[in-house]
Amino acid sequence: MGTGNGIVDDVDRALIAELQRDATQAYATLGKAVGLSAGAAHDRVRKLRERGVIRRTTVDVDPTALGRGVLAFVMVDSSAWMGDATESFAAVPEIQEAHIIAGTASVLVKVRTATTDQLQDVLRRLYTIEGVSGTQATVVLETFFERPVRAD
Amino acid sequence: MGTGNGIVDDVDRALIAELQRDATQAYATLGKAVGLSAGAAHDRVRKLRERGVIRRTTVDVDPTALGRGVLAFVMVDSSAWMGDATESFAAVPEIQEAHIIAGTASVLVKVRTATTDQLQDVLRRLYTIEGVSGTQATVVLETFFERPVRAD
DNA sequence: TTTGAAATTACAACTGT
DNA sequence: ACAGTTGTAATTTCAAA
Repeated sequence: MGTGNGIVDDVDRALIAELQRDATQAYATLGKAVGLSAGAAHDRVRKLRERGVIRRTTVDVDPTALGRGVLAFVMVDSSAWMGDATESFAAVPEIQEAHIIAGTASVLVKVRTATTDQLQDVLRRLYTIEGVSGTQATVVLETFFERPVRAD
Repeated sequence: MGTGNGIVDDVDRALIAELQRDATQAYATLGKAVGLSAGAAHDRVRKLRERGVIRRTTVDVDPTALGRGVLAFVMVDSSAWMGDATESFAAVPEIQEAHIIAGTASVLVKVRTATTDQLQDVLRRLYTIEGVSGTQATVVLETFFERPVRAD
C-alpha cells in the first residue's frame, strides 16, 4: 500500500535535494554534486520519475506578481462526510490545497486571491458546496517561508 | 514596493501555466503551446525569471516515498511578537511552511514527519522557541490535492 | 548499475525585420 | 517584440564491463 515502492537511498535523496534547489542544472553538474557521472545521474533520476518519487518538474512563482497576493487558510466545517468532495473544492481555482483533517468533520483549504473582497467571494462559494455548514478564515499577514519537502 | 514590477500579460500567464505543468518540455514545444516561436518563448521565460515572477525550477516529490507521510498544521501561540522568529522556525527541518497570521499573536506552520511520534517531537521543539506559549496541532487524514498557484 | 562515447536534440546568442 | 539562423552545449541512447 502507499506509493513507497522500492528504496530511496542516500544518493537518491541527494539528487532530489539538488533538483529541488535547481532542476535546470545539467546532469553533468548534478552528477558531480553527488559523486556520479552524467549518465548515472540521468538513469537514477529517470527511475525516480518512473517510480513516482519525483512527480513532476515545475516552476515556483511569485503569487503577488500573478495577482494572488492575499493568502488565507480556511477551516470548512461540514454537517456530512466530505470524503468525496474533492471535485467540489478543485472547481474553485483560488483553492491551492485542500485536506481532510482529524477532529471534527472538516476540510482545511489554502486560498490565494488578489484582494480580501475576492477572499470573501471564495468563502461565499464554499457555502454552496453540499454539506458545508461553516467557515473560519485565517488571513496570513506575512509568510516566513515556503520550501520543498526535506529530502535528506 | 512589492515584487510586482512590470506587467504579466496573457501570454506570460499561459507560459507559466505550461511550465507549472511540465518544466522539462523544450522551448519549441512550449512556444507552440502558446503560439510563439522557440526563441520568443525562451526570451519571455528568461525575462520572467529575471523579474522574479518565476522564482525557480524545481521538482515535486511524493512525501511518503521520502518518509514524510504524516502531515499536520500547527497553530503556534505566542506571548510576544514573533515578527523576527523566521530563523527559529526555519531551523526545524520538518517545518515546510511558516506564516504569521492575523488575529492572536500566532504563527501557522505546516509540518511533515514520518510518524506521529516525530510530530510530537516537533511540537516539543517548537516550545523551545522563545515566546512560544502553546500549540494546537491538526493532523491531516487525507490530502484532496496540492497544486501550483493558478496563473490564469 | 555505472561508465564512456556517439548521435540527436535543445539551448542561447545574434541578426534582421 | 518576434522569427530565423547558427555555434555551442546538453540530453539520451547504446555498447561494454
